[in-house]
Amino acid sequence: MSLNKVIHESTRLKIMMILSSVKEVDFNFLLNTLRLTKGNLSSHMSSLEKNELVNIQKQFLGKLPVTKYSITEYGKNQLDLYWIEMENIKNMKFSK
Amino acid sequence: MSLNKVIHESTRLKIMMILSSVKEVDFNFLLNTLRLTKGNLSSHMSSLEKNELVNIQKQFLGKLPVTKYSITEYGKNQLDLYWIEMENIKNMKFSK
DNA sequence: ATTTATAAGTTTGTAATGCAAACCGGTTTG
DNA sequence: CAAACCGGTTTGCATTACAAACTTATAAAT
Repeated sequence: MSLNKVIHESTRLKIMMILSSVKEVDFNFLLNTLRLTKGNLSSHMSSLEKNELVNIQKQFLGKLPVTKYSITEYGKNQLDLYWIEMENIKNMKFSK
Repeated sequence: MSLNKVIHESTRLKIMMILSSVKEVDFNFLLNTLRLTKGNLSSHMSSLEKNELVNIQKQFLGKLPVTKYSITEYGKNQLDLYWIEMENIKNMKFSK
């Protein structure tokens, strides 16, 4: 077992941590909270979706399009595993 | 402050953890312990050296060349900071 | 009414990088 | 002395993280 590479990228890790603690967030919340460019955020979210770690829900709020993101069950599990594996590395013991 | 990108790469993180707990190790120890190809290990070590996180000492043991690696003081500090920052992310709290 | 600006993302282009295969200088073995 | 082995380094390639440019639609200004 080793670190999930999609989650390991630091921006995506932060995104996953945010998503793991709320029901859903929209694009602009992530944009402002993490101080990213729109292009960068967009591609990270696509990557997370492609790997089935998040769901993307597109809606209209009045006439304006809003994109909301939520973590999947699989995403939650992978995030938990990620932290377990991180802890393993932190506590890495070995003998020469 | 954010995650040191050189340290964050997972193979290099493991290398740094090993180096942080012993005086020095040689190339083959890392190769066998981490199950890498020689090319991959070589370039990771060059990257760590370029960033002044490790020292590389080349010696001859009898007639055979041996390369030993050790962590720098700066490397130790950066590794400590890395784990502090990781903990921050793990405990990430925010309000919407 | 028709530019002009703003909103909400996506696509495109590029530089950096993680990896394995090929290579290299020297040593030991058959 | 040729072939295999050691201990690595260099090269080549596919992936990717990022920002700039683009897109599509609404709202404001003139």
